[in-house]
Amino acid sequence: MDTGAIDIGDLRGGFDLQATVESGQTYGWRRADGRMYEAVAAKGGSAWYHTVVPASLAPADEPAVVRARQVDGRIEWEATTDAEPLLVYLLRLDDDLDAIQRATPDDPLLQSAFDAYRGMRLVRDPPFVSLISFICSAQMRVGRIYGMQVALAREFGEKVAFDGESYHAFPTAEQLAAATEAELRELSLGYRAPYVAESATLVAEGVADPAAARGLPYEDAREHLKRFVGVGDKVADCVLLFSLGYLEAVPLDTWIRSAIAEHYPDCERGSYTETSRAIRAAFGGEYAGYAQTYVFHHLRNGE
DNA sequence: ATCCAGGATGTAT
DNA sequence: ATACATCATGGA
Repeated sequence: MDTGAIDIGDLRGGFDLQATVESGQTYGWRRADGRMYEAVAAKGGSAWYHTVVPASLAPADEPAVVRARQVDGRIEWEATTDAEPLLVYLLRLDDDLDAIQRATPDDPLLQSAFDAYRGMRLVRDPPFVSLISFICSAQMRVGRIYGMQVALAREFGEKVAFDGESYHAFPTAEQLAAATEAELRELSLGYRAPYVAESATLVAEGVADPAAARGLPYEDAREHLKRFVGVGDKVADCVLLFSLGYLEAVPLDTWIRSAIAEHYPDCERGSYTETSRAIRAAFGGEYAGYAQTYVFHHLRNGE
């Protein structure tokens, strides 16, 4: 077992592990006490979390189990491999949150959201995992989206042994494409079941690849992702923001739309494309997606 | 019971 | 291009 610690004292803008992995942007982390989205982590916010990094992102091309907790100004980790570069990448420890907050408009809603969850970072989820989890997110609460991803891993993902315990990787496109729509409906995916099955098949057969959107201009990348079944503008924006590093993407979900109605009524332009352009400008442009995620988390926690 | 949740799709206009 | 019905499921 590899172990280590990352000093977060010199991270610009700090770090908040719980806010980062329990804010509804990633569904790939599990809390050791099994109480994700149910209660605040144990005193000191030092709960252990773990994830299984897909083989495509891990050394030796095999799934890597990574456990991490935040305690006393550092991130302690235990893993099947050297987890430090993985944690830096997945949790965007390389972002300068102070600079990002300074680049965000000095506006009461935005700044109070940043101040309320200081240290929360965006994530870089694996593209296929992000694609499927946000296809599942349609008209669904975060707690149930999370439950669906746990069920998909349990039923279709590779088992990985670590430290005497058994973990499940998220299924690969091939593994998920092999599942039937009926099997997916049994996991309570509802009408999303065929979307997941068809999108997984597109990836497994090499017809389309969510990672291929990388490098395209933002709005072109969004159109590229909409080729998948069950992916419209909003889900595409989530994948761009939470997986592919488009920090300007602002997913227009119900929470953000209500924030627009209440705080930025002149940004409502009648179409997703135009409203998106307006709210991205109002949120500061380059890092608008960071502002979006802080506002989402802030509003969802009852302001 | 009715409404709603990190919406998307097919169809009619 | 835009408007509308429809699509499952479970919690409030």
